[in-house]
Amino acid sequence: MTVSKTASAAAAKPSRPARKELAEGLVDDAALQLGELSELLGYSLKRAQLRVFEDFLRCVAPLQLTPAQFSVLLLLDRNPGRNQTEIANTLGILRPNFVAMLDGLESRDLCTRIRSTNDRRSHILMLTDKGRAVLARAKKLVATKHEARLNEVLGPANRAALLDMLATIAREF
Amino acid sequence: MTVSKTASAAAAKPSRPARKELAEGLVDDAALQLGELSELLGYSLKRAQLRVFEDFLRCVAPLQLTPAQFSVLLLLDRNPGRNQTEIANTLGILRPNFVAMLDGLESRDLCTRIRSTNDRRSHILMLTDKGRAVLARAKKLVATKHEARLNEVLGPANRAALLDMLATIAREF
DNA sequence: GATATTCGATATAGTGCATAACAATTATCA
DNA sequence: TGATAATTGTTATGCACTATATCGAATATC
Repeated sequence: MTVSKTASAAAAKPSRPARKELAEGLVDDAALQLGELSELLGYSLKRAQLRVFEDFLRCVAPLQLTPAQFSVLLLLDRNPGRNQTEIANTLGILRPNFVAMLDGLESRDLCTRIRSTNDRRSHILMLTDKGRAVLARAKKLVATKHEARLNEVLGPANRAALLDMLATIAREF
Repeated sequence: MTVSKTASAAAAKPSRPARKELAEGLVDDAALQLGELSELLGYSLKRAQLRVFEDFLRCVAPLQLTPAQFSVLLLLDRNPGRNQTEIANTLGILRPNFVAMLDGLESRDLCTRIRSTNDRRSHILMLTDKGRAVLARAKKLVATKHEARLNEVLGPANRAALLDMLATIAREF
């Protein structure tokens, strides 16, 4: 696997080529054989995931939200009154790593930590008005640009089937 | 998104529970609502990818190979005589980051760097005999354990369809 | 032959992920 | 009730992966 974002075979750059190939006969270059790699589910899974995240970032760039931040806002909206541990756990984020993330969102006034009166150890998380507004705009961008593009490429039926299989893997694997 | 490996809601640990819920009536806990999150392709994509990589590591653990290392060995086997830049590029690895990776593989005697006679700047990469042997064993483990498990969960037809859609995304998205 | 390009490599920074440990608070149990 | 254990948010820290700039050596281009 591996697969980073950048690093496409030829990183297009207008300059003098330092190659010869075209001069000699046998251009054994062209493109390498992926071989069994194209049958490795994990490989395609990672490449696809990187592309999708990349597109997500582009589509929602005006709001400066990462996929992770968007998922937090979504979850806070659907589950008000929860504390950090609960939100972090359902997203698969470790509590220590969730702290800095919340600091970022809170410093942008997208959400708030409120000391719980029941349990003064925990912080109840709430979206602010601005947080709700940003989330609404983000949802619209995601739906009309990001997911819409996936529908174009895959077709609605395939997209649904793909989502279902991915959920199956995440659930039963 | 987000989604790390660990951090399942309850990280099983035999100890005294510091909860009350079961005592009081309304257990409003249970499980949070994912909401639109379950319709976000990128979210399921990432969760599935993490699970698949996790399983890959388990299945191939006796050989101590990461998905990235496995992909390099596969590519070297199919494309002998290539240099570092070519291999790194087709895998989406940046050349600087590929150096340490090759150091690891070479120190384990799985592959070799050979100064090219045509172009003394570049290193031709070759699998060693041990590298070929390890790759063969890894392929077997991946096929009989890793991919076999995916076939069980998804079914062969779905697995093929999934692979096709992921490739489509990686290609046309 | 002078200049630009490529190759492998180093240094470095940013991000994500993971674990240990701590103070404050709460739950449990004797 | 008091002692002990557990939980919450937090900090510190380390590891892995990713990304960019830069370098010397070698090669290509003009």
